[in-house]
Amino acid sequence: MNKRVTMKDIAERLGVSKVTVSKALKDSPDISQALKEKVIKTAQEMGYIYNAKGRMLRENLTYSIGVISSEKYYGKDDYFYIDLYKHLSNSFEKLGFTTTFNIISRNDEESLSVPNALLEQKIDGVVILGQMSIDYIKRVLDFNCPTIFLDFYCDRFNVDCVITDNFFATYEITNMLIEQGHREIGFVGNIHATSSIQDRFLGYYKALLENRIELNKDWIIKDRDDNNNFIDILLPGKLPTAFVCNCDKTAYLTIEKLKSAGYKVPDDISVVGFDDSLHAVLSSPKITTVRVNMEEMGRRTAKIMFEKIKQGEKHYGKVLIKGKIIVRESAKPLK
Amino acid sequence: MNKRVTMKDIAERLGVSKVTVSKALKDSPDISQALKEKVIKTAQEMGYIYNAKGRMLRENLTYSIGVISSEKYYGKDDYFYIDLYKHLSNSFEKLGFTTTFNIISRNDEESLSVPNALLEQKIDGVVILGQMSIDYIKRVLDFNCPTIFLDFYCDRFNVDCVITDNFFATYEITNMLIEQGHREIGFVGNIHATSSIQDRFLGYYKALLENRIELNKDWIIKDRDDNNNFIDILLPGKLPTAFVCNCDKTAYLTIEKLKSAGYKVPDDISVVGFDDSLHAVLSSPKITTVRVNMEEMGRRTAKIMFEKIKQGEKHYGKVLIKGKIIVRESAKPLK
DNA sequence: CTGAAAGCGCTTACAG
DNA sequence: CTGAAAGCGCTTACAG
Repeated sequence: MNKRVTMKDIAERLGVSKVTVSKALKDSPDISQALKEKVIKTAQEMGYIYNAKGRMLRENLTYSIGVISSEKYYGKDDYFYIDLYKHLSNSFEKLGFTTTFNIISRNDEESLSVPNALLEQKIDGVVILGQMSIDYIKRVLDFNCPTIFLDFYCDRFNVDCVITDNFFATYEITNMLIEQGHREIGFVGNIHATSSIQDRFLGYYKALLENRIELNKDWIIKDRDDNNNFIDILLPGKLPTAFVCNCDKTAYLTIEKLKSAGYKVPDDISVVGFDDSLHAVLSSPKITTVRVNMEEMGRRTAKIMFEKIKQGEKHYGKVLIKGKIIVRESAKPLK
Repeated sequence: MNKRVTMKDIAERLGVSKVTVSKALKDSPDISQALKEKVIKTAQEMGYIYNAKGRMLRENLTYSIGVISSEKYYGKDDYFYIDLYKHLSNSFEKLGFTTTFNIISRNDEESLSVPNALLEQKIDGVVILGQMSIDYIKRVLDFNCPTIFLDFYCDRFNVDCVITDNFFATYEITNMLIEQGHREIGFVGNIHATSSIQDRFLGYYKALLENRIELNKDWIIKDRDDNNNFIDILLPGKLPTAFVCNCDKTAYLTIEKLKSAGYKVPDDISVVGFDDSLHAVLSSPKITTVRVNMEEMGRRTAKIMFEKIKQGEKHYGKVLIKGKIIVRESAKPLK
């Protein structure tokens, strides 16, 4: 590969200084229109390609962002974080940034082994996509590189995060059921398993409170043990008229359970889920659920990172992104 | 964020030159052991983090590789390329490289819009992961950046590629069936749809030829139209005793078709697939198939790229990676 | 074994 | 509107 053309080469060819070339190429008001056009034309003719390495050193910015994510989120039927990555990366591209993507193996997460990009200051910021071990997060934060948690939060660290508004979404979807005439509404999910299940439960509970509906403990049903392993769902003796499930997989399993007990969904009982995952559409009937607004999550994360890098470490705290209710067949008004 | 410590700071603290610091930190034989240890200790104390930006400019290398892949490979039940990316990225990390990952939207592929990393010489090489449009590939190659095609090839361009040995794998799996006593063996797949189906067909055909088994045209069955849209599989009047399918999804659909026609797999007829995808294990019976060696594909791609960058543009041509037969229940010896 | 000099390709602040 | 100077953090080639 022969040597690349630089601004200096263009400058020499045109008999101007490289400062002028630099300004012309970035469309600075300093330069006359005529000269700008000449510079751009010559650059094209000479096959010039801008070399960011000069700027990187000068500004001590690479305009690259590291996205770090645990291998455990990329199993056989997990596509959620790939979708989110896609949106995130697109948003950064629009702001002129490149994203490096590291899927951290179990081994590396265990041994606190961190990507080269972080070790060598090749990135201006880090997005941790999905919860990782506390120790690993600590290790990343030690590099003092602007960091955002995406799709999770962690009260132990005072780090900005962008997450779905779990609370508000179940509040809304429960309200929808109430407006449809339901007053006997259960919740399926172990509220001690994860913080996001807890938030989803609390949104459901708030909707009940606002409508002065008593919480019935028999209708709060576990879908998993405290270690997040799914367990058999036990239906209560007397059923409510609707179930709010903490996720689509649980909604799917609940529907299967109800069907095998001889109930019809949604004719006998309505069921709603959360996530709009594959389970929601594979289920029969298809599941009314909450779709996470990934595009907005990506956009906001990129925007906040951009501001942190450009304007110094402002603090944004928890940024909540609203989900959207997707109406399908698994829930219907109480007749 | 306060200013970062540089080699100069360490040098001043120790009263040596920054050349010495640089050499000590990269463990050069030029420096005495005692001094090395002192430098490393001081660097740690001062919170020094190596800054690759200096080296990037100096060497005109970023030690970053761009991975470019079309959005169409990241649909709801596609995880294949994520797995491959993971291995690829790991292999590059081991060589000291960072990988940027761009999933190109349909729009961007159409409008030939290319990632920032390529526009600004932020990467030393490009891996195109999975076939993209000819025009898009052309646009990428125009940047004159060392490029490797991963998991596809394209005779129009004289570009190195790393691919699964489709031909050899179906040759082997067909031979396995023949050794099990099968002599009436069909092939399911449209041999005009893609080049890899063609290669898989030819491997199957070679196994027949070697064993002097006549090719029966009635047993070459289409699974899709020429535009890659799946179509209903039409079973022939007289069935062979085994089917070699061009992929697991097709094997899955073939098995479903056979079952609904009243046949038992593998008792009445054996079926084998290719890819070891989700379909292979979701199917009942589970499918005997060929597993692509992703780890090796990633490793070889990284190694070849490394050599191209370090030793100049050697030519490697088509690098074939052997797959591995995974034996499951969908095929059995002819009694 | 140690270090002074030069330079990678840009941009910014300043002078004209 | 144009340009000379300085410098970002490293590394290499060379001198001692």
